[in-house]
Amino acid sequence: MATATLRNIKKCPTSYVLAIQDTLNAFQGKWKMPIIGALLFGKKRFKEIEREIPKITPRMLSQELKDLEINGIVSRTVHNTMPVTVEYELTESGKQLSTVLEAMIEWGLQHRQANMMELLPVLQPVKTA
Amino acid sequence: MATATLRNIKKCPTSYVLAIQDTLNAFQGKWKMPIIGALLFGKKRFKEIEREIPKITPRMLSQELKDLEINGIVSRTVHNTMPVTVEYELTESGKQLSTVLEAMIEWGLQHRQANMMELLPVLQPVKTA
DNA sequence: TATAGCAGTATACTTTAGTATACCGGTATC
DNA sequence: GATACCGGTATACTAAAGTATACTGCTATA
Repeated sequence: MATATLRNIKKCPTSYVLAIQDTLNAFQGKWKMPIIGALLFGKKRFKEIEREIPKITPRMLSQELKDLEINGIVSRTVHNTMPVTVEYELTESGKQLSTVLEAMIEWGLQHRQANMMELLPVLQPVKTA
Repeated sequence: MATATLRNIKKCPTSYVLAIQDTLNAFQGKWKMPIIGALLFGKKRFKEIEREIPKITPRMLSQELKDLEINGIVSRTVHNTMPVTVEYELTESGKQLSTVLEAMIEWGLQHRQANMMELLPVLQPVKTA
């Protein structure tokens, strides 16, 4: 497993830039994250995802699922039941996105904490006396 | 340090969702990543960043730097030299984004590898003869 | 026979993001 | 005196992303 380290390098190699772009691409847009989130805990059908994500239109759900499928993040399986049911599931790559999400959560929590610290003196001005 | 783990939970708490949104927000848009990238290896002046990022307009650079500053990722320092020089630098939070970038690089590289594997039989059909 | 659920698609529209081009006041150099 | 660099801003535009609304063919149920 290649371990990327940015601290000790002078310039970011092209392969890293492309890798970052690919990752950003996976999350790009308003609905990709909610969709991936919905699928993180198991496979789901179209209407199930639609119900789970408030305000998403079938158009956007369809479009984004196609995009995720093309990019190898989600797989689509049609079961010939009556009526047909279609199941969407994260691929292995898709499941691995959770490691990126965890890094994001970690950063986000720390960042909120750090910004809170800076805002505190403003929100609660220290009264001396 | 709180370690977020998505594998062993049933539902993503709101604080995690917000944390992820914050992180995505840091990278949002066409130019944030190049700007952060330019600042990862040291503080830079406005024109230096502009020169380093091909095709960016001063309008976008100005706008995105403001956005990054408001979100506590970049700090802006005016030196009263003649003419004034303005230095932009990543905050501690901003520097910590490199851990997220590293997770992204790791995933992106692996994902490319995985997709390549799937495409190989198509690109180089196995000739049994 | 009417209605509802499944998994979407079609068309037209609004909103947001990004671009192009020109310009500002200040200083230093040619 | 003209030009160029600094750190931007103003105005008008185009392109991309997302929304609203209606509709499709199919089947099962009331």
